[in-house]
Amino acid sequence: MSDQIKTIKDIAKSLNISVATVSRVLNKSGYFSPEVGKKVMDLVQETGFVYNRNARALKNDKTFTIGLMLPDISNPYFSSIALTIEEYFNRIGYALYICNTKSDPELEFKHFNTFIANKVDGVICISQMSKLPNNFMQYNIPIIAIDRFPICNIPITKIMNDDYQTSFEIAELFVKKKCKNIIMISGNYENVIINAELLKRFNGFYDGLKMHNITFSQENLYFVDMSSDDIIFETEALINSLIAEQKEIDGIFATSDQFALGAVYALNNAGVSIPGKVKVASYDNSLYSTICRPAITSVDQNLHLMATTACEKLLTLINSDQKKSNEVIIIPSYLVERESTN
Amino acid sequence: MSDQIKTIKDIAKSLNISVATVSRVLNKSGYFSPEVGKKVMDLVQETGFVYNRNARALKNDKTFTIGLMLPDISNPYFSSIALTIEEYFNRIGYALYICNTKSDPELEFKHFNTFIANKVDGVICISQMSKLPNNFMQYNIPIIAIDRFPICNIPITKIMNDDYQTSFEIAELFVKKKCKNIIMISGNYENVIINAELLKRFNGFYDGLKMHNITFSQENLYFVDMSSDDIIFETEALINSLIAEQKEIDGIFATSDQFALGAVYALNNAGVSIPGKVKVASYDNSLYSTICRPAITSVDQNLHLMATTACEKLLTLINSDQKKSNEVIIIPSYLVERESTN
DNA sequence: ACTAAATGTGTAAACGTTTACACATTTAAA
DNA sequence: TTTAAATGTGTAAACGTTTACACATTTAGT
Repeated sequence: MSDQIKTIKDIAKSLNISVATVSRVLNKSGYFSPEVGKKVMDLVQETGFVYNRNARALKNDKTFTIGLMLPDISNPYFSSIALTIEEYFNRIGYALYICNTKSDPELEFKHFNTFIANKVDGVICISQMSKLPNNFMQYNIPIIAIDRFPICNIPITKIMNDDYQTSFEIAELFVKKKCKNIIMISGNYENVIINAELLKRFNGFYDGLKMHNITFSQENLYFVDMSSDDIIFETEALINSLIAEQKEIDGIFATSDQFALGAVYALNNAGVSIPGKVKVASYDNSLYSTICRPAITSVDQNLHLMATTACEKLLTLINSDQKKSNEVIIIPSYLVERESTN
Repeated sequence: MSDQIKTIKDIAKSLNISVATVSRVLNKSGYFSPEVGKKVMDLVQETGFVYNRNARALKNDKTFTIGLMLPDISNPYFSSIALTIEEYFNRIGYALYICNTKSDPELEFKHFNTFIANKVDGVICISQMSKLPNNFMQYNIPIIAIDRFPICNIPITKIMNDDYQTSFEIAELFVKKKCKNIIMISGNYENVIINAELLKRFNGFYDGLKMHNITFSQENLYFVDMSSDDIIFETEALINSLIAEQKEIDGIFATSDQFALGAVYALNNAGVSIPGKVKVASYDNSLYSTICRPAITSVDQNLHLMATTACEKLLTLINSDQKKSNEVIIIPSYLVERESTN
């Protein structure tokens, strides 16, 4: 029984060859004889040797790691994206860092620095990126942003839905169902009240209603505090207060299934019939929308396609000389009608 | 404007000092004068310098990274644990690798090797670990297992619930509610039909029923294929087939909310009243169980406490000489009664 | 048989850190 | 005033890889 084999030096010593040869075998690069090749591979097999990626990274300036930053992994919306991304990259030998930003700019900043320190080969970000390290550009790390984008001039590949168009369609659905008093529910983040994505949804929805002469304004837009531990409960409380003040509502457009769920929960509790009295539609098309009674009409954002596209684009950038790109990719979303708008 | 500052060498050159001094300042180790200290810190601040963790790891044999392995991050059960773990470790400066095993032993094996290659400081595993690298012991990496455990003799800290006791209580609840024909639903994994956790739940449930002379056997235990994309749908199909063959059932004990949801979905569709005709109880106490109509009685496994305990134990092992432990920690779970068993 | 190309292997430098050691200077104790 | 301890700084080796380069040997083309 040979000594412990922990480095290629150990392998070299054990087989009386040089580390260079071992490295060449392990990387299948350069010349080496089949006999030596077999000896090395056999020993690797037998001992289960694994090379040190930190050392390799140091030499090669390539870590085979990806950083994924998102607001909250416990949210099914984000975790389903995370699953797709992890599977994509693990399949091709990359490891994945995940971190939660809670939409907190300070955390985003900290995580970004950790990514830089760990020399990730690329970043996928589903967070606002309100505060990027000021020297970020000098680290040639490609970034793909999904669904939300920073207000900065760093070139970033952006992947988004055709939100305006789909929200417009939702508006038309409400109109078709004779709704007149519609409210919209969205999340607010500590510092970002209106983000680009919300704006597109608001505008699409606004224009869709306006086309049919239904009044809708910012006053019909309600916010749920996203920093809360229980967003569904927060939404419930919001709707309860609207019910309490006897506000007339016959349609609710939520920018996330979680809000829609909270709304349905509150309406159910109050004995308000859905869709009889109030129609509900939302974004996400998560499991929530199918589980809920009544099932909720929701926009499917094609998350798997978004995530896969993000991976492909990122990989392309990683493997190209030009690490930065400003490309904008629109992924089509589509409305799935269910009981809540019947 | 000085040149790009990317390494401590750049800092040293820029300030006309040695890298050793820069390193000492950055690590606040050893002696350095306040003036030089300030100069270095100012430059770091100004340039946003971030040290290279790979190089540091190579020298220090410490990466400040943790590996988290779980079957499927898109499952809220796992993602809520992942959130707690990520937040715990990020707070103290660690980064987190996440990978999905899909309960596939080959993937587990591959991911474990990646963890070794990346020299993680510790591993938290919520997967079966059917196949560990044979040389694993020689890498002194502490492992904490949550909820499911390998069949091997590697010392691993195990964190689990008092499943037997709680399942016993659920049995008593069913008895109290006059249920006689109860089935149990669990997931099966490609190669692990009966795992230890299921065994405890089955035994606790069995003993609880037996104490009141209610017959229950393995024939009352049904499996849902966990490799399916849509587990809820699979469960629904299972229950539908039981309904079709007119099987008499007045109680369903599911080992996961997802199964319970599928069951409720199927029963609702078939017009079978819950809890009138059939009582349902499950494990997880996830959002699903509160959202569902009727809300489902479910066992809260104290996930946050489990995850936090895992983190604390892991950190203790990381910071101690003895990296391995066989400790078994029992986290109490508790039953949350809801409409489905009224 | 002569030469050039192809093959196989080893030496040593480099990647960006940390730190033992050496050395010089300052401070404090006697 | 002498001397030991404390303080401040630099040099160089080390961590585990990869790879340019050098060198030797084999193979192939004439």
